[in-house]
Amino acid sequence: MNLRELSRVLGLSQTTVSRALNGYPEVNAATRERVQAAARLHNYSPNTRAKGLATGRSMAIAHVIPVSSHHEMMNPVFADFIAGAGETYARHGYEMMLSVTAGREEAKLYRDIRARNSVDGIIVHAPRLNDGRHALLDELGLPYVVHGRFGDGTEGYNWLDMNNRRAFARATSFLIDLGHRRIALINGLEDMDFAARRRGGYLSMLDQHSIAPDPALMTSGEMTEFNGYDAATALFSLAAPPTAILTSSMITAMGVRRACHDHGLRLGRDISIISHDDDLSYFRNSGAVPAFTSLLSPVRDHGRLVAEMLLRVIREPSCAPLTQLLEAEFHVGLSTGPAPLTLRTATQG
Amino acid sequence: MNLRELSRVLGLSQTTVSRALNGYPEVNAATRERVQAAARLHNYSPNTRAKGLATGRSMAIAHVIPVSSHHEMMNPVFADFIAGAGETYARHGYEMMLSVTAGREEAKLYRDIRARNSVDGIIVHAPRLNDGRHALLDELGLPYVVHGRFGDGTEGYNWLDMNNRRAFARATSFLIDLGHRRIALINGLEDMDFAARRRGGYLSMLDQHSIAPDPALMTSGEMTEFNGYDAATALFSLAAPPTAILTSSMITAMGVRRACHDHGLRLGRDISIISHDDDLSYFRNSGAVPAFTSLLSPVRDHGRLVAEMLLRVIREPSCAPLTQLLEAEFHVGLSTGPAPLTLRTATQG
DNA sequence: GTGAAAGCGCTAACAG
DNA sequence: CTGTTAGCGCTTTCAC
Repeated sequence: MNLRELSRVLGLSQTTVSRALNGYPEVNAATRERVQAAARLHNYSPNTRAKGLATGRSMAIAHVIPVSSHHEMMNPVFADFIAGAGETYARHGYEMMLSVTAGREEAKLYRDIRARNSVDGIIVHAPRLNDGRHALLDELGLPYVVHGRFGDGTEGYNWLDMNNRRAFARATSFLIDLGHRRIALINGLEDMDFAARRRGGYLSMLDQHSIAPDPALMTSGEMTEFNGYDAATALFSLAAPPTAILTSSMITAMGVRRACHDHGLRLGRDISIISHDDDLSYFRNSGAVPAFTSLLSPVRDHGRLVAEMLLRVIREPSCAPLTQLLEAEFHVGLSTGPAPLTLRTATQG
Repeated sequence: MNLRELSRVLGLSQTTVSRALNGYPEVNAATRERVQAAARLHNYSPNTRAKGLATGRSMAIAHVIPVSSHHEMMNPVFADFIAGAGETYARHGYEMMLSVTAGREEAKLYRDIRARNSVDGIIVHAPRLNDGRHALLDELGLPYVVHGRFGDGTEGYNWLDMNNRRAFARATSFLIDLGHRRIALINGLEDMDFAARRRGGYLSMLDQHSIAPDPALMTSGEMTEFNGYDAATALFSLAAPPTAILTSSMITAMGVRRACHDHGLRLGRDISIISHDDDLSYFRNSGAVPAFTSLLSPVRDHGRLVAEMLLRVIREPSCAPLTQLLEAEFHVGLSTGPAPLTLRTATQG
C-alpha cells in the first residue's frame, strides 16, 4: 500500500493524505481522522527512500566503528553503547546505519557516506590522539558528534566524554591516601585519546604527591584478558613490584585477577586493584561483585545521550557546539580494603 | 555532484553515464573510461535513496536485535558477529541497518521494516523456543536468515547454527569418561533455542550412560558473571555438590571461577569446568588461557557466513532453503586435567 | 552506441 | 481546507 493507492481508496488527493498523516495543521480534523484510520487499516507506512528523496533528509544516522587490527573498539563497550543509541533513534523515527572499517579505508568511507547522502549525521567512535578525522569531518559538513574527544586540543565540535583524567586522578589519589607508593597503571593503547587522558590523570596525581613515576609500572596495550594477565604477571616479577594496580577495563581486570590468584596474592591484602568499569549489564562489577574498587561509567546512557545530541544538532544546526563531560562514579570494594562502601565524586566541570 | 551534473560536464546524457558506471555492455569502451575517470575526479557516488527508489532495491540489510530485559543478546557475542557481517556487506556494497527492539514491539517493528521498504533482507537474531517471528517473517515475504534456529522443529527457512546439542553432548561425554558422575549444567535462559539444545545434548549423554539427571544440578539464567557466581555458589553448598560444571558462556564461567576461588576449589583437581567459548578476540579462552576446557565457536565467522547466505538468497530467491550446521572445536585445558591438549570434533551433520 | 522520456513514492510550492 | 503540478536523482523502456 502506497500513498497513491491510499489516497484513491479515500477519494482524496495524495497531498491531503500526506498532510493529514504528517500533522500539517490545515487539514480538517474529520478528514485527518478518516485518513489515519485508513492508514492503520491498510497498514500503510511511507516508503523511506521516496520520503528521503523528496525531503532531502534520510532519517538515518551512521555509526562508524574503526575496527583496527587491535580489536580495540569491537568490544563489549560498543555493544552497550549501540543499544542506548538505538533506543533514542527508534523513539525519534531514525534508523541506525552501522559501518565497520579497517584503518586505511577510513577517509574514503566517510567521503562515501557523505556522497551517497544516505544519512543525516554521523556518530564518531574511538577518537585517537592524532586523529585525521577531525579535519575530514569538518570538511564534509555533515553533522557529527564524537564519543570521546579528538586529542588535538581543539574545540568547536560536538562531543560527549567521560572525565577520564579526573577519574584516574581520583583513583590514584585514593590509593596514595591508603599508603600506596608503588602504583602500577595497566592502560589501554595510548594512541587512543581516552587512554592518554587516563595516564595524564594518573601522572598528575603522582606528581602532586611528589611520587616519581616509574616507567616499569606503566604499561599500555589492548584491553584484553590476556593483556591484563601478562602485564600483571610481568609486574609481579619486578624487583620492586607494585602494591596497587590501576587498570583501564574490567576485561583487563579479569586477567589481573587471574594473575593475582596464580601468584597467591590476596585482593585487598597483598594487592589493591582499581579498575575502570564500563558498567556492562552482564559484567558489572561494583556493588554486586565487590571484588574490585572501580570507576563506573554507564555506557548505555552515553549512547543515549550522544544520539540525543546529534539529533539536536541536526534539528538546530546553528546551536553552539554541544559538549558534555561526565563524571565517573567511584565505588570502593573489597580489593582495596576491608569494608565495601560507596562514594560518589563531586561533579565539577 | 549528481548524475545530471556529471553528465553535463561530460557532454553526455544521464542514461549513458549511468550505463557506463553500472557496467552495461552496450557502452563504448572509450566512453566508459572517460566517464569513470570523471566520476572519480569529481568524487561522484550515486545517491542511495534515488537509486533505491528507481530500482526497488535498497542495498541495505536489517539486523534486528531483541534486547530483552534480560540483556541476553546485547552481549559481546553480538558485537563480534556484527563485525563479521559488516565486513561482508561492505565488500558487496550493502549497508547494515541495526534495530534494537524490546519485547512487545517486536512484531510491529518487523512489519514496519517491511512496509517502509528500506531493506532488502533481514538477519534474525536470538531465536527462541516458541518464536512467533517464524510465521511473521514468512508472511512478510522479505528474505531472511536466522542465526540459530527456531525451536518449532520446522524446516523450510534459511539458518546457520552451531551444533549446540552435539557440543554439549561431547563435553558431557568427556567429563563422564574422566569419571565424573555429578555434572552440573549452568545454562543460558532456556526459552532460547540454543540453550534448550544444549540441555538436550547434556541430558542425552547422561541418559546414554544411565546417569539419572539431577534437577538440583541444572540451572538456567542470564549469561552474566553474577549468574555464574551465584549458580556455582549454590551448587557448592549442596549436600552432594557436583564434581564438574558445564557452563554456557565464558562470561558465566568467569563467575564460576570466582566462586571456585572463594570456596578454595582448585581447578582441574577439586572441580572440573568446561565452558562454551564464543571466541571473542578480547576474551578468548582456549589455548592462550588454558584454565578451562572449552567448546570454541568463531562468532565473527558466523557473522560473515550468515551475511553471505542472505546476500545469496537475495540474489537467487529461488535457491532452496540454505542451512549450515557448524561444529564447535573442543579444547582440553587445565581445568579438567593435568595436560592441556587440543582435539577437534569430527564434523558430521 | 547514445539519447529522450517516463516513472519509482513522496513532499512542497502554488492555486483555488 | 483541498487539489494540481513539479520535482528529488536515478534507472529503464523505447527510439534513433
